[in-house]
Amino acid sequence: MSDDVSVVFAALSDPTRRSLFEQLLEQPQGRTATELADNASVSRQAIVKHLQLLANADLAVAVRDGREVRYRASTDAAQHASAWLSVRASAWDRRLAALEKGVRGAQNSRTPTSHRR
Amino acid sequence: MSDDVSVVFAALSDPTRRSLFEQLLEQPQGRTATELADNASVSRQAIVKHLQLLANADLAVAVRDGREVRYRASTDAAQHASAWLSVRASAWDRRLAALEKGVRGAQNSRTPTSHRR
DNA sequence: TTCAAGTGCAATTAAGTAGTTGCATGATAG
DNA sequence: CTATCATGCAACTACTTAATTGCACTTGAA
Repeated sequence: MSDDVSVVFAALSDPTRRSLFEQLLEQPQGRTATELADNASVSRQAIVKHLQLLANADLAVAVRDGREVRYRASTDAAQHASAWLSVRASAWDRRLAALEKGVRGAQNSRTPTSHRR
Repeated sequence: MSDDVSVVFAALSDPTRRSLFEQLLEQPQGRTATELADNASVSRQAIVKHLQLLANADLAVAVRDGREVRYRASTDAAQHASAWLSVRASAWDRRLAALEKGVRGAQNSRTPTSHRR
């Protein structure tokens, strides 16, 4: 793992974590782990770990306020991951479109005349 | 896991799998597990499992051709996941913009006048 | 037909992860 | 000051996953 995109995708691959992220998105002032745990079916400690993972992926930010810690959503990482995906998807689509138009000469290394089978 | 988005994000959270996906994106005719394993540092079996995961997430499609199986990229799932992210990121941004414009009256339950600290 | 290439299956191992529980620490309202 | 509430830390369990290895099956070419 270790790189940017990995931790973001890993964070979002868990339904509990996605649910937490979505709750944070609806709450600009942020929420505490304890608050979130009240609406969840798992323990506060489980929630805390999830929130820390989200924070580690830059999908959330923890802000201490007195004796509580409020987690707020942060969307830069999400935008980044979204772009990672759409850039590649479009590149693929362009590549396919080019093939359809018959630009097969400059295609690749597998020589079309010597199919080995 | 089990739902759509989960498997896609989970598939993309692994660097090896992302690398395979990107290799498929560059190769419209697809690639076999054996070919891909030649450029990789792990065994063919490991590659096969990764490809099956990608296929399961609809990020790739396996097509049998004689005695080989070619995996081709498929971008619908990627587009879908990308949209999932950007929709939420924009919603968050709109929400913040609304707050900045001073629509705080209809904000939430925490009464601004009775901050408890 | 024979054999090598490509694939598929199964068992195993090592490491990572979600979740729990119990207790310690720190901050604030009375 | 003290009781209380929210958070933090640590140990432990159950489950999942990446990867390996060995072997069986299938297909095409000579």
